[in-house]
Amino acid sequence: MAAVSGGKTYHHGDLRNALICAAVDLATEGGPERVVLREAARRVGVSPTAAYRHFEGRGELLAAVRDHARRALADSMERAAARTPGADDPARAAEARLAALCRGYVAFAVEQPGLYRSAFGARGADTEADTAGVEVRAFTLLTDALAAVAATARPPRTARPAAEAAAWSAVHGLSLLLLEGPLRRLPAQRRDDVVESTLAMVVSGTRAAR
Amino acid sequence: MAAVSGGKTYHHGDLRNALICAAVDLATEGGPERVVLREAARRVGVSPTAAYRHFEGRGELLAAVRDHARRALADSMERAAARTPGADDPARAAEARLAALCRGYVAFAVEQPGLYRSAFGARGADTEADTAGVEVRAFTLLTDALAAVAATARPPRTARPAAEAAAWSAVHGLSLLLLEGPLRRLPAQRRDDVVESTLAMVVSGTRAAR
DNA sequence: TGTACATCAGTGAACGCGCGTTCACTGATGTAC
DNA sequence: TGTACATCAGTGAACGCGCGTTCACTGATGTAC
Repeated sequence: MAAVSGGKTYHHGDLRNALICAAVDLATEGGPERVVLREAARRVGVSPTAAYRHFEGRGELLAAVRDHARRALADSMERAAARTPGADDPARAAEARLAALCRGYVAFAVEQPGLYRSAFGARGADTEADTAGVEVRAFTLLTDALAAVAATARPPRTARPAAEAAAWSAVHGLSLLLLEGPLRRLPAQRRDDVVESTLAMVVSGTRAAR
Repeated sequence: MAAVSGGKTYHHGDLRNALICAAVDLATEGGPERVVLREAARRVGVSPTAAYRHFEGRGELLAAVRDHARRALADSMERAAARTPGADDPARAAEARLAALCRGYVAFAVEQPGLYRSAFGARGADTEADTAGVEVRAFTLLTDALAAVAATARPPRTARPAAEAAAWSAVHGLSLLLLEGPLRRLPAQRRDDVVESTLAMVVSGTRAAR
């Protein structure tokens, strides 16, 4: 992981960040269950006890990893959208952006499975700030894109209520089925079919009137 | 768990099944990670070693739980479909059945979260028979229902390729977001909106031509 | 029907493992005078 | 500029825990004669 590790001003310098980076590496390698406080300390070259100067315990370290993963997921979506060429027709452009965001979502899951799983499945480690926290960015991106598709439709409509949750469900489920579910062993060609088919469902499900 | 525990013909009688039942209980309580060989043996009242007469190890026990969970999932879907009243119009009937199957899927996930998670996330415990195994029933149900919707559409069409994977993705993702994702704390009313919205996306995404 | 024996399904103690966390501590850094 | 002291960030050993798995064993069941 390309860490933003500050200068070594104090004993270690920036142990908190160093531990988070190590933990993110662990999550990248094997998902949230591989995030182990002792191992993170080991990798940084520090005793396990030292971590307790910076975190209340394993849960807090895991939460930091989760936030990082959620940010990375949203970044992947935005990158995918930025790569997509615009269109003159605003309706087409809106649909293209929605599809691109979804592709970025699935791509992140497939390329960074461990990190992706760490973004959500952290059972029990949630704080109260969870619902309003970092996570929302991926969701906000989808919501806005869906609203844009609805607004540019002819005739323009408001988006179906909870349509963003439906879209999110589709990409989330697709990601997990590809990652660790029964679609895991799909050959690349079929995999692309499945991805495109799901995106088509999301877009046309949005386009269609209720 | 309502176990099919045979007569006590031998020492224990049917230790293998008893252990599976205990393991299924554990999974029901806390998901696959709570399936612990020692604890299953403890609940049956038997030494941990005894389990090795019937299973190669923890992995095999977990696989048995997974198969059970997959069967229960498909049962839930079929029950939901059976409860749904038929319709005269075959197109409507096909759509109603598809929606009912999806509802049964999500209902199982919400009512039996631990078991539901055990049906899929069993990383590493997969055998070669995985792709062709028990799991397929839930998938087959969806596939057939989707084909029926496509066939009864006017004009009749063939289903979009990989449409069944898209539909599966939607209900799977929805289930997980409701279960352990950011939609976990949704109030019941909003939750129903989300479910219905997702089902509408699945159905209309199927109905719409490519 | 009775007895010797093979087999099979259990037991109980122990193994090594790695975990999260706590304890009393020490050595480096910064600060007041 | 020098010294005493508070603070802060680290150490190292140890805790209890529960896990999966293996070992040599024992007692119950079924079978051959």
